[in-house]
Amino acid sequence: MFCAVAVTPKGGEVVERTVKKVSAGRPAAARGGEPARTGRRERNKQEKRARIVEAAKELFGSKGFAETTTQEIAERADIGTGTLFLYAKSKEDLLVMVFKDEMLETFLAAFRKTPADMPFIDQLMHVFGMMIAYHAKDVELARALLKEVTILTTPERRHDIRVLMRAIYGGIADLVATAQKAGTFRADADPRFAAENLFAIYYLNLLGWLGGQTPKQKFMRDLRVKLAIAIEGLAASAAAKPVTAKRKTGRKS
Amino acid sequence: MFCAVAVTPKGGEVVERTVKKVSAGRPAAARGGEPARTGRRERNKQEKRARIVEAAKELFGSKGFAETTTQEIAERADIGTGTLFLYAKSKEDLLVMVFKDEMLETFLAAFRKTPADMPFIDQLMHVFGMMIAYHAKDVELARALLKEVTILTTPERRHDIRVLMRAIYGGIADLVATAQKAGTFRADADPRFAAENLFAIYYLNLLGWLGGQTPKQKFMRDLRVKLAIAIEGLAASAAAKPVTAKRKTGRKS
DNA sequence: TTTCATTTATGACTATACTCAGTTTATTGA
DNA sequence: TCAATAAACTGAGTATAGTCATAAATGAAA
Repeated sequence: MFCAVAVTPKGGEVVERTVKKVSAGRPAAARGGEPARTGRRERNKQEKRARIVEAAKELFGSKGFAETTTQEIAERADIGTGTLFLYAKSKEDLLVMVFKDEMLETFLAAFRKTPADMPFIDQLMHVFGMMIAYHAKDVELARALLKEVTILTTPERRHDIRVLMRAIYGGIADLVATAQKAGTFRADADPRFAAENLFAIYYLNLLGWLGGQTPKQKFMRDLRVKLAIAIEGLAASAAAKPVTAKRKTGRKS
Repeated sequence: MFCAVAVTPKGGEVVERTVKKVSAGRPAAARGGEPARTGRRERNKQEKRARIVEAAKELFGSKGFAETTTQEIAERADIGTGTLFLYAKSKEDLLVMVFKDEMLETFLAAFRKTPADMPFIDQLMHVFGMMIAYHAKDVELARALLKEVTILTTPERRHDIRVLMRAIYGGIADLVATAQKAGTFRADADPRFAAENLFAIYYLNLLGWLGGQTPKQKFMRDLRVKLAIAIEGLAASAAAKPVTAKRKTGRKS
């Protein structure tokens, strides 16, 4: 069982045009094994970044993404308007920057809280359910977030989301692998690929919900049925033990 | 076998604050069954719309989406800057407006050209392959397009995309239903749901490619394997006849 | 035709994301 | 302590998407 993630390397990464040598300066008493890279400069940067993220999170939450101006964020973070764009390449970039950690936490928690003794499909719905609940807290924000996450513009965010996806895929793949070892699932399907498939199904249906095409109830009901189909497969091998309780699947349009 | 689509109702829909009665005016010699709704007004509007779409398409194609300004589009379409926004609510909206028809055509053609006598997975890869080829013609544009399509902002575009998705889902569902009738596939899975699953898999992997995380070769290779998994299913019912040629599935990122 | 009402067009204007030349602040070595 | 260097910050300025009051065009009625 390969465990989920080795979370984001060192926390911050700013604009990185710097390639300075890591000369252990005067002020730092190199305690422990680590070089204690904390000059005032680095500290200020981290503080500022934190202020920015906090300011943005509050404003996005209270006023909404579109309605929040970068000026306001800068003002509330007590920095110049230009400074903001030293930390995020664009407003959209900032959005991802602000919520990536929270999302990662939420998703990891979702896996942690998933009972190991539970039918696979219920585990899946449990995990996805928690993700959905997270997005349901602020649908407008979720919409904006998913729009940005779809296509990533900067290497930094690409990295962030790669980490996020690795966590999710890893988590689901673990569940699949466990089911395989238990003999519930056939062993010849790559758990990682299976995980990506299952997530894809979740994701597109999530978009449908957030896009307002599907009400939440129907979304979750259908999601379960669709996941069941993905698990059972389409091929006519054996009519086979239904892993899940049957539901009505009709309901056109 | 329920057939693909009843394509977009009447072609244009503009801003529609109009609820005018369809009084059959003087100029129109109502030939055939149709009211021939062609006043000068309507004609001008359609012409203008066409000019806008053409201008935008050319500019987006040659300069790229981000690099094209709405001014330029208006200029080339020979209309005022404000007029543009009477036809599209935003630049992004325009993007979708411009390419929706072409996409629909491409996708319908993909289904039309798919041989009925072909293993299901090959049919799928054929269809998806044509879609991929379409996007490959201009990757930057495809990126922008998919980003916009992910979350739709106006009712008009929502409708457009609904039509598009209906075509795609309908097409895939037909293939599934045929395989079910042929006995290759189990009959108890809703073809529509199955279609949505398969498309979801395609779509997320498409995003991975367009996002630059996966090279095209790997994308298409993995896609096939993943679709195979979705077809075969995960559940251990019978180890079962492999519908597809086996491929190496290992290859950690 | 002339009048009137309604739809459509327009470009000067506004709001705001983002840039950049110039300034401030931290760090380093003597 | 004091340059000298480099990094980080700044807000006035720029580019451009999108608005809106006004004007032109169209169609219907008289």
